[in-house]
Amino acid sequence: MGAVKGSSPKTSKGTLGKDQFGEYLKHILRLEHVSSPVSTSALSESMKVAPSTVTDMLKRLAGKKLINYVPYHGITLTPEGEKLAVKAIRRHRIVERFLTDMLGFEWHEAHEEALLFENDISDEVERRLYSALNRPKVCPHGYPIPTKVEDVLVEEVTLYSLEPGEQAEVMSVKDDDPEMLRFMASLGIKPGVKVKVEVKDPFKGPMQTMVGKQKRTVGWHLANAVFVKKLR
Amino acid sequence: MGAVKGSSPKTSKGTLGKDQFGEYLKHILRLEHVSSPVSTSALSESMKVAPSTVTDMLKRLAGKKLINYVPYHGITLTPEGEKLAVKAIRRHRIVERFLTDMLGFEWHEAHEEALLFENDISDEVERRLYSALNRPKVCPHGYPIPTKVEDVLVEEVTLYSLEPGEQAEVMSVKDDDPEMLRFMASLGIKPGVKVKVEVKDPFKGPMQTMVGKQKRTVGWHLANAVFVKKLR
DNA sequence: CTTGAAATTTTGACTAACCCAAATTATAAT
DNA sequence: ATTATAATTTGGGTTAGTCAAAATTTCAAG
Repeated sequence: MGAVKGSSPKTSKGTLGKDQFGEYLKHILRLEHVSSPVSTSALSESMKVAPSTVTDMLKRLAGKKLINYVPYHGITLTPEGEKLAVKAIRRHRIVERFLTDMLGFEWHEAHEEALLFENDISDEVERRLYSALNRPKVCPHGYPIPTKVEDVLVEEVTLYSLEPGEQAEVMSVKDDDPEMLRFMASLGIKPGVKVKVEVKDPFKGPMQTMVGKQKRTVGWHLANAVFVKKLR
Repeated sequence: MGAVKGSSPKTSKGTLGKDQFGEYLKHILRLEHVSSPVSTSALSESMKVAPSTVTDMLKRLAGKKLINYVPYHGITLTPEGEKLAVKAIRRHRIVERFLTDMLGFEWHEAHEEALLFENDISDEVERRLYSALNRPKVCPHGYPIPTKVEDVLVEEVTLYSLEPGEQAEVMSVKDDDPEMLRFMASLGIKPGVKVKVEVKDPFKGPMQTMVGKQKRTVGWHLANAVFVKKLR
């Protein structure tokens, strides 16, 4: 019953597969933005897998020419790898947007729901999804939907960096903690909202702020998960 | 980095997993409709895998109590298995509908695109998809979107069974051959369309028919892939 | 009631993606 | 030069899927 099964296509040239490659690439791209080359331990922590697992994966990624891997000296993305990473991030954000805009999910659910099937849709579905959504510029958490590396990066001015009296617009928020997102939503913090710092306690203490027209107290952790653009 | 990885949730009680279980269950349900219990060879042919592969799978399916498996004597679905099979079919048809209605895919593409990610979406996404689609009754090929076994079955009166002079409405068409679907579309054959047989050649010869207002010649194979409801 | 073909299962492997702990080895900083 | 830390290797493990070939069972025909 031979048939057409045998050799699987897999992650062939410019395609995202069912594997974890996309996930790894996403993390590498983000980490590289912080410090390049990326260390095994950084990836291990970020991916929440053992260092030995990472080393394994690096060898496979290197085999596919997606990363430059110098044992003991960290890795960088190859142009190919970078392209795929951007593609994976783009897809994730489009799917998130689909989940919130077309299916009515809350933003704290979108991230994890997207992870479930984003790696299995075809490029064509992604394209059509994007069109059907009206070619949005950002994901529900305010991050850009990129076409190239430069688009991925975001101004990382945190709410916490503001001083009393300063005003700003929320641009994006950390998207990986559903509980925090839920809480942020309850405070009215989301992309597009205007904030103004009134009081800032020392020693990483909480801030008294205006979120829109509401008085809100915001702790250090949360204030560091909110990215803003200063106004005036 | 122990974390929460270890034991995977997998196909736990009433849930469809990433595995092939859903696919097998779908096929078993269909085959059981034809003749029950279902034989290994029938499944092997239908799934396009070797008989030994099927036997393996049957043991796993039986382990999960989804089928009643008597070695050498075929299988039947357990109530559980039947429920899951219906669920898998329902999901497939909802996703197909999503692809055609919301993303504009052609019906011949929908089937295969759906297969790519239908097993990875959560129940919640399925539910919301269904609502967003306005709770449709059938898939793009005219098959019902079921909630229970009885809904899955379809009247199997083929276009070929009609005699000259008889009129009918197309209810559904075989959904598993993209090329045939494409050709059907080119002839204007799709669910809802009215057909009338004018001439029927003997020896499995072609039929002269009216499809809507168009004169069409339809061969035996195609005429047997079109299911109709007689009119008047 | 035997026999043999057909159907089915078992056996023994294989691939591919993951993943980990423990032992070993390399690097870099003192 | 020493040593702590980081990284890799070694040696396992799992799950999911697949197959060909050998062995077994069934069933129907004689």
